[in-house]
Amino acid sequence: MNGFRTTERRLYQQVADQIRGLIQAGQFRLGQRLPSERELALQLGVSRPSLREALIALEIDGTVEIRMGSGIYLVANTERRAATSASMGESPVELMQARAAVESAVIVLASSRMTTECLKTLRQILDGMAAEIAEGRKPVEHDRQFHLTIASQSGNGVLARLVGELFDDRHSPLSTQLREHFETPDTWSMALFEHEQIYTALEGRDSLLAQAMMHAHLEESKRRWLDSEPR
Amino acid sequence: MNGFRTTERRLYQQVADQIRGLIQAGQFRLGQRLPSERELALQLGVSRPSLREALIALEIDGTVEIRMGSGIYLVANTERRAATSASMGESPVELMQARAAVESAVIVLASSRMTTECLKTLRQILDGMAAEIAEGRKPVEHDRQFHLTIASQSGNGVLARLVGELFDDRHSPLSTQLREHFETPDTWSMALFEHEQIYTALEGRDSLLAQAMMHAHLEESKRRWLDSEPR
DNA sequence: ATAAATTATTGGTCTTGCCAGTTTTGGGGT
DNA sequence: ACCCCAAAACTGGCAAGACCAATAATTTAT
Repeated sequence: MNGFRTTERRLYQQVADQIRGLIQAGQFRLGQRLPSERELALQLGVSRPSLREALIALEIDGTVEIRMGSGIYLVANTERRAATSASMGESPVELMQARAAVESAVIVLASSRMTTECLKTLRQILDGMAAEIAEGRKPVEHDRQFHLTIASQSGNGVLARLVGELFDDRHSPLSTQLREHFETPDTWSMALFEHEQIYTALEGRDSLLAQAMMHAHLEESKRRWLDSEPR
Repeated sequence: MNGFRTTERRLYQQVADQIRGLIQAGQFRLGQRLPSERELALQLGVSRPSLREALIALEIDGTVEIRMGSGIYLVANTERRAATSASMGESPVELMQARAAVESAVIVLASSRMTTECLKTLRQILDGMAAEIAEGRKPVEHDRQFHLTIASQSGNGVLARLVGELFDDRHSPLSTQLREHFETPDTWSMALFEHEQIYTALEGRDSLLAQAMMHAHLEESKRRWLDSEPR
């Protein structure tokens, strides 16, 4: 007997594949919690250490997120979007504060590297946003593109990723619930106006003004969010 | 025996980093066999299951090859680090830029909410850091705790999470490789000095000075990183 | 009804034990 | 001496149980 598989592959790999299979089969919903380690081990017929090794493999390749004391969660969307889901204890207020910090820094970098092409792209996004508002729809995607386009122009991949993740964190259960209240055509118009101010600052290559406008925009968003809260 | 560990990273990650360090330090030759699982576990002061989890992480990222009944072998390395670096698109420089942006904002918040207890904790961390440097060891964990403690004091969970994620930088295993170059007792001493400056600013509730010191610290770290790069 | 204390649940780690391959070793045989 | 082969001494693979720490759920007190 040579060294080839007598025992098939290692157990943790088989278990990891098995779990990937269950996920693929739609047994678990995205972002949802999986059974506990003990239960999963029992269900798959392996010991807890082996199940644990499989989970580490899944955690490394980004399939799963493990939160101590809480449980095992499917990471939202296998695409590039949303690597980490916002856990509770992170209020929308904190989120906007974080966005203000990151995006204020980002826009300074972006302002100095701004090109006419990029400005043209931003112009189109704002026009599309205005059109959607006029039709009474919610221009979430255009809003997202506006912020992401600026972030990309910063030339810093890490910061760009952060901006995207923080924006997408708005889709957490709590944020979604709150957004229903504040997302009126009126508030979107105000948001659009603030976007226009940012655009103007970028057009004039005024990095300080752009930074101030961006900060004010996210600050206002936070305020609108809070004021609409019924409590 | 062992029963303490608080808010640190998962053990298997620390152990994996430790082993990567030993490898990079030239303790083991390429293709050669490492000590057995039992011996390594004993040597690193962890249990065999934990050491095992670390080995799985190292096996997945291709650092090591495990042959059943035979031993643990270093894989023929080659320069695949550059490939992963290029594919990520997130250079260490960008990383430090992002950290500077986030942590500069964080420390302003933390400065205004700073308590004597938190200052005491920071003092202990810095003392522990100094002790480790004196012993010729690398105070990575204390470094991490210093930044994370400040981040927690900001009262913003989102920002605290970002600081932790950017420090750990799980998404780019290449950073750990590069870090080995710049982590000398000398550079650590400089880092400690800069930490002390930040601490002094926080002690005096000078948020602007603290912000400046934090930014300078991360800027210096980036510079040390770059200067040590052999390419 | 809200806040604080208690309990239950969950991941994190250690210990011990045994099994299954691999390598080394130490006797016979020639 | 040499070679061959079986047994013993490694090595990694896996399981079961126990305990701790962090979180979530529940109850109790205010």
